Amino acid sequence: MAKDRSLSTAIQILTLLSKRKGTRVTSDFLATSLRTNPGLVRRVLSKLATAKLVETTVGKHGGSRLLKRESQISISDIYDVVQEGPLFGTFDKEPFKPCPVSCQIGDVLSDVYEDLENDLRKKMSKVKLSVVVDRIV
Amino acid sequence: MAKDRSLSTAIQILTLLSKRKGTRVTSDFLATSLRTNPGLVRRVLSKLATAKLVETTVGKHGGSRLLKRESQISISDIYDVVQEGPLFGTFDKEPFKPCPVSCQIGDVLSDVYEDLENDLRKKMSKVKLSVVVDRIV
DNA sequence: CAGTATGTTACTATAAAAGTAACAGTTAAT
DNA sequence: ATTAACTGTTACTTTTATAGTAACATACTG
Repeated sequence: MAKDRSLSTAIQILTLLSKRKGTRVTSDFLATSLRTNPGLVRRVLSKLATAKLVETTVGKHGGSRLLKRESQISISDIYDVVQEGPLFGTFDKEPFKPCPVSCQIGDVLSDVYEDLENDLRKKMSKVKLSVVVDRIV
Repeated sequence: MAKDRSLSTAIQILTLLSKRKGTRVTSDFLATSLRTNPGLVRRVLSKLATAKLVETTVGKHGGSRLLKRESQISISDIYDVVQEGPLFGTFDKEPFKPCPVSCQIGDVLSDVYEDLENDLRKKMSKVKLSVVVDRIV
């Protein structure tokens, strides 16, 4: 399936903020570590800020910092920030009317996927950012 | 994240085969229900055949049929067929050497994701194709 | 007011998935 | 044998999502 990296990007940003606690970290600094550009980083940061995971100040000596302790941030919190829509796609086309399977499977799959995703979130909520941070020296 | 539909496609194919048990189902028929084309369907079918979930015969009156009972096929079996690579992407770029986080996070995330994915598979293995089939009249 | 940083938007590039077409090979039936 | 009906596979195009980039108005510091 897709090779989406937004979750990894968000986790790395938060990890970096954790490792530089006490300072304001610029999007430039983060982008260098991520080997990407500041604009992309800022887009992720602004979502993380909306979710109250980080705080960003603008202007000279501006930058971002963590708002919560690492043990209080779970992967599921981060996932919520970056994930839009369901993990597994269903169909966007018109069903083929003469076929009952075509007509009904969309709803059935949505239910099945929702269950799976709820379970995944539950598991994610048990994995804290501290697990990641602590494994990096 | 990604709006990959291959899992849904495979499930719908198997559901259709289930509903037409006793007959050989053509890729044309399946493609019509899926509102796609036979070539795409055959590509999925050939993977399903490799996994021994279906059997396909070639030539006139050819087509595919289910090889197992619906209660013996789990979503995880189907997922294995269509999924290549990990669910959550990590980084493919060279780490930024001066940064410990950049250097180490790849391995850490792989571990975390592997755990999550194992859990997801475990849950998937409990959901059988019969659940889907039985909900369609 | 000069300098440095963000927020946001608009745009381009890249990569993955889906869609399409074509055709050799296989089988069934006449 | 010949024709018709299928599959398997490959090569190609289109579409869409994500990532990458650039630019600039705005905000804050000293």
